[in-house]
Amino acid sequence: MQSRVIMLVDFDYFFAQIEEVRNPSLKDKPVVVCVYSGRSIDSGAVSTANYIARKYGVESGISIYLAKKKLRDVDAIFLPVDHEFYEMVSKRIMDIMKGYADRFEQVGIDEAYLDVSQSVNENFEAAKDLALKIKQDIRAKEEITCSIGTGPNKLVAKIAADIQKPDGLTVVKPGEVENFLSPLPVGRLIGVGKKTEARMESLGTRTIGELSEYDVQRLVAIFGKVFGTYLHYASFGIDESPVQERGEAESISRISTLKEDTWDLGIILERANQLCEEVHARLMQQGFSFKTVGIVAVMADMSIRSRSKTFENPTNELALFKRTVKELFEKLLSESELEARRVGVKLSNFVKMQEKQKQLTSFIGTSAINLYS
DNA sequence: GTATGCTTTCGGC
DNA sequence: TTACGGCCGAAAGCATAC
Repeated sequence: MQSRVIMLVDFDYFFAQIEEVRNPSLKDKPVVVCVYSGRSIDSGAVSTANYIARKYGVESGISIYLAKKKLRDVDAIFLPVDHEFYEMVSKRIMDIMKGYADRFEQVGIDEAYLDVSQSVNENFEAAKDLALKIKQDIRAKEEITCSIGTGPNKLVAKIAADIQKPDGLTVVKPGEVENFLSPLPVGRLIGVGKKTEARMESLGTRTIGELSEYDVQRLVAIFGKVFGTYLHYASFGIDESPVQERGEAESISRISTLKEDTWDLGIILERANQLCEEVHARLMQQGFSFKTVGIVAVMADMSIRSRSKTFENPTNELALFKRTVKELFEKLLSESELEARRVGVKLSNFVKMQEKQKQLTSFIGTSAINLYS
């Protein structure tokens, strides 16, 4: 095998596009898909907007209030998120793509990596044709457009997919990788966030090209052996990480907005306990045990606090989950003078439950003492 | 010092 | 001039072990 051929397929403005498909009369209007918090009329945030709405400055994360203001003189459509429906459509499109891939890796609800090396016999011209065919197939079956990046590995494919969108296709052949990457800012590399980018800027390496000229030994001295060598190879577009089906989620969480800001532990725990039950139910569906319990609180000033606790041994006990959440909120609130606006709970650090353990748990019930904890 | 793993915060969608 | 979700994984920061 000479070269791998990897694609990253990204569905365009996914939630809003699905709403356009469901109701085609929306297609020529600004469409804004919103998460309403229920606290007051129009409190909440924008999840996704179509490209017409984006022209007015409406983007993910801004408040619904602000989005309405930006679109006040326009015939715009505001819709609540319908996550279950989007999951269904996503799953169908994922299944279409799996048919074209030697290996497949879903990333979130609207992205996937496809290793198509064998399908195209390592030929990048054939890869371009295949990408067009995949786009066409998804469009024919689901009326959804997507943007595809194609390259010799995941790193290049991911960056390429961002070059042209919506409905884009960017193919980067192995021989073109260095010219493709070198003018781009280092922040485009996975693993390079704001802080790392700033540190690199001070070293005079703003672009990936400049990074590739930087001495490896120095990179290792500054960023450590593992990260330093990773950066060196990434700057040359070298990435051997395989496309592989992901296991189940690494964490399961739920967060929700309170009716009003409060520092009353009783009110907070009442909501948190409901969230615990929902998260725990999902955990049971997946057949996992957890080792880590986390909480998060968004305070009145929108600052975010979180706390977590990791156990020695995995457990799946709801009562322990709730008890730990209580403990963590007590700690968090005692360390903060602000009222809470939103509260959330999270489980992570999963271990697959053994059949035996599953049966034991269902037999004894939720009040059981977990033998492993 | 470096590696590793855990906790907290950040950021994309 | 305020406004402001929910979920996930990545990044950053810190503690500990060697």
